[in-house]
Amino acid sequence: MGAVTLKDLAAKLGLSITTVSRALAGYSDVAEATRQRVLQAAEEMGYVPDATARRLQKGRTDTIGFIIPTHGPRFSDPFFSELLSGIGNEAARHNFDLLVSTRPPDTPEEDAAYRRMVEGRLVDGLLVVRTRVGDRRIGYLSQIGFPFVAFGRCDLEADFPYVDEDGKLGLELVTEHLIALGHQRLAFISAPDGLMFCHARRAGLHAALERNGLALRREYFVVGDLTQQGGFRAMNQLLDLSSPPTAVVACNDLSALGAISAAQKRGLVVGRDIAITGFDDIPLAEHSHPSLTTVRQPIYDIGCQICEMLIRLVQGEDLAERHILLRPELIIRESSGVG
Amino acid sequence: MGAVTLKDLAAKLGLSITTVSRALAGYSDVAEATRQRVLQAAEEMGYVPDATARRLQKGRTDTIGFIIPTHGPRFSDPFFSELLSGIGNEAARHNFDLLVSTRPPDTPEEDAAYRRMVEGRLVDGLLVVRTRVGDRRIGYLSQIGFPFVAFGRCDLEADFPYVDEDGKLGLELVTEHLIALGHQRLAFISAPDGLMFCHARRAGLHAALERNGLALRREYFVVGDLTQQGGFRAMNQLLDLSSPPTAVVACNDLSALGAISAAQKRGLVVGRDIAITGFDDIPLAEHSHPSLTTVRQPIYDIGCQICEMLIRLVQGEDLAERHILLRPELIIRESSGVG
DNA sequence: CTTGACATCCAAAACGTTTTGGTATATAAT
DNA sequence: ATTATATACCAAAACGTTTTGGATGTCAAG
Repeated sequence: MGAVTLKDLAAKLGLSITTVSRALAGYSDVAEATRQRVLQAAEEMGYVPDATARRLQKGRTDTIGFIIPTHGPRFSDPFFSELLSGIGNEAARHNFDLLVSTRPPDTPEEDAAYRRMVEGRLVDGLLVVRTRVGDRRIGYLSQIGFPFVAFGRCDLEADFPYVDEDGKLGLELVTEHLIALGHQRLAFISAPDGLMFCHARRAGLHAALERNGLALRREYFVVGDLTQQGGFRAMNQLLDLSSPPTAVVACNDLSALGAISAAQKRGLVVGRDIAITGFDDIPLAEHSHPSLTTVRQPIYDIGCQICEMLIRLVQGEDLAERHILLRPELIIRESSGVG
Repeated sequence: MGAVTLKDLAAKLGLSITTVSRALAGYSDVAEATRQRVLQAAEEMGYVPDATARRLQKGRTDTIGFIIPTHGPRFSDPFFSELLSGIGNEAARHNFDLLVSTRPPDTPEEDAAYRRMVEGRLVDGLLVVRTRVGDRRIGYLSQIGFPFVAFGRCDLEADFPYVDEDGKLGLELVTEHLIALGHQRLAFISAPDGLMFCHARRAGLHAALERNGLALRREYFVVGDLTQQGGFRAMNQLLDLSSPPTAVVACNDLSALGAISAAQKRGLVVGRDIAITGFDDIPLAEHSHPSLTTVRQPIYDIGCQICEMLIRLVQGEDLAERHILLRPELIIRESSGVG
């Protein structure tokens, strides 16, 4: 069951391995007639080059790595599915392979996974997503000069290529929208500390509140975990307050959906009794009840984009733009109160 | 910036490449003192073996492939996230790498992706999920004798290792539950034709109906696409009927959630005015409003299991059980009418 | 003093490519 | 008849491992 090699082909054709190899690669120093013979024999014998041998010789793997930060087994953030889909398609388009791992963020296992891919020379470059404050991954990669592209900025001094959405602006839009609807008591469901995107979004909320002479009350700031369940719990906490908020800004859609469920369980009509907003515009947002007011982030396209940037990078081309900041779009639906 | 190789180490230590290699591998024919010297030098110089070179020599990649069937860009079925998480963790536990692609099912691109991984010798084995009627992937792999493990059975004559849930039983449980609650007019939101799991579930529905002297009305069978949106549309179709069903059985949770939204948009109270059930028990199911009656499928564990089976297979060990059928569990929540 | 037995090391082959630096032959220019 | 110029081919090296089949030296037993 051994596969057909160049040696087999060469033996069959009475040619040298060199000539066969060069014929297949289309070099001009092999006669057209010979080339046709080689091509035909390769076809007949079902020759396909061995990727490993080729990689060893070329010193490149044509593979990029993607380590997905997952908390616990029940990870099901649509965010990553969609991102993965974009990355995967773009990689395929360039004939690159995609090596994927899943590791809990900020753990020794995650560090090990990065080192393994880098030091074992398994990949030509890495994709880093959901950047964190003092991100160790970025520190490591930029220190050793390994090619990578990030989705999200970082507070480290390192200069690296990234794509990010303007989360601050996004939350300013949401906040202004709610204030315009007459809300004064806004609450915020945050993510665990240390996520860069959440910092930006929080900053947007504060900026907009301040601009309107408002402030975020201490008890209106509660921390979720980016999941439905976390949003559910956070919302219950808010509704248990003696003076609950009239609008709740969640830092992602999943949290918002959980918050909606919690409100509904208590008999509140979301969009009338209370306003709730999300961020991301995952597919569920449109078809939930009520539909979710949120901020659109073209996750699939971002996946394509960071992947393409990385591929250009590892191929030695230079990037048109090393830093891309996407302008988010406010999507007004029922949950914020219009419906 | 070239990495440290065995040659570098050997030169530094005044030893042969062979000895260095064998020292690191722990062979007994190298003196303990020498071994320590080698180990220390390797540590100091930061030697890490080149995975590609090792693969070429060993004729094994220690990599398994997973090609995710995705329809269109906005793929976000939590099902795959969770499965991927299980597979990824299990692979890591065995020091295997995971090569991932995303391709639309039953297309030339998908075929090409499988062939690429197999013929290019990129992976030692493949994982096949969401099996289909006359599944070309299974036909191909079993014909050429390439190692693979499937999540789901298949109608082909081929004998291959798989894990599957007993979807027929699952839907019998759901159906009996609804009938016990007094429902007579049950509808079914199906998946696109050709998915094995959907056939099984449908068979379960029919079996249970028949057992109770009921039949599925023609107009109560509608086809979704497994997404929220598909469920939403399907439900609207059902509610537009002159005599709509009193209970709707969706073939997965996402469809069920979409159906719930559609019912709610029309002012119906799900669980009182109409019963709706799902299948999978994705994390969202528990925290939706109303919470979703569904059938639990331990997706994460299945991911681990098929991955482990495949790794055993490619390592030449034989499997304790080649065919595993999991017993599903009915999870009764609010959406079926108890709440 | 030979004969094993053992401990320790290593040169070379192998894995399957691509690339380097040729050679041999034929044809055209001097 | 020599020199240049293409044209068509190829042997060998290289990529970095692991494995095969010794080689060398030491020491104890005969």
